[in-house]
Amino acid sequence: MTRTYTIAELAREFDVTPRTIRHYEAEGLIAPLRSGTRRIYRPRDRTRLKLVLRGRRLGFSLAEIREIIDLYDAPAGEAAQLKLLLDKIMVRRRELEAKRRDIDASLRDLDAVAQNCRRRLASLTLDKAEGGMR
Amino acid sequence: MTRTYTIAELAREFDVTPRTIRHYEAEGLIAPLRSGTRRIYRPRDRTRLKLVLRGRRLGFSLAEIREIIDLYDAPAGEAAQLKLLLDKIMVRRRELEAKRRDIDASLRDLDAVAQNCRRRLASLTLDKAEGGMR
DNA sequence: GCCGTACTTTACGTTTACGTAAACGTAAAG
DNA sequence: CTTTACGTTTACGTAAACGTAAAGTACGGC
Repeated sequence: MTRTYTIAELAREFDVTPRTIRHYEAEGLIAPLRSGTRRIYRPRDRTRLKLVLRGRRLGFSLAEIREIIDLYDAPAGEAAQLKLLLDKIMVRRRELEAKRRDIDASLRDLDAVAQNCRRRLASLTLDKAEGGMR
Repeated sequence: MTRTYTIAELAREFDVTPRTIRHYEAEGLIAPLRSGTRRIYRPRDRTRLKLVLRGRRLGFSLAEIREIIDLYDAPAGEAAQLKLLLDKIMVRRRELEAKRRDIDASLRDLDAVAQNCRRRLASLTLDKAEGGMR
């Protein structure tokens, strides 16, 4: 008797519309159970949704996201299959590392601008103090 | 006499089409000089293009990217303006840090799957060795 | 037995980020 | 002087990721 969720519950929790969740299902990203026509989401489905949203925040397309999270529960398979799977995982790893480098570069740039900003600010407030001393 | 670039040169260098670069100009992200009707890109324009493409890789919309890179060469301004600018910078910083957390979480997940994968692989090749010893 | 609420499918609309084609200008090369 | 190569504007087309509206189903409460 594991917990289940309605579509509205998940929508509220992750701040998306039910339409969005249905869309992900139509794209093959989630596959909830049905009770009649109603969708029943298990913890597993909720986890997948969370992964989809995380991928979206990182700028991946839904097609890419599907390929990525399908790596998570790929079939066991034999040695050759496992090696292929490992290869795919490593490709994705490198992608993520590249994104992290982009982020770190952006952070450095922003910090430089911020520093410049604080310098100007300091010299401004200094001028003011000097002005008051006359 | 600083170097300049044609649209095709930049397109080749960054592996995008001229159309894409013109689109960014139409969206107010780049503003090259003109020689008659021809666009002339300065190092500054090239840098902006690079920033745009980096933002795109990180999943920002062109509208967001414009707001971000506009922080880079915001007007000097007085103290109040500078503080506002610093605020905006910090907001973007936090966004980037959130993305980095998402990336790190994704990397951890992928590594876990990879480990699982290597475990299975090891036990498989082990079985094979045992089989050969009978 | 009807009401309200939540869910369903179907289908067309919208935004973003370009692609693509048409029609034209310009300048160096043969 | 006409190709050829590159550039321009204008405008419609398109794929992705949903939004939105319509019309119907299902179920607990009064």
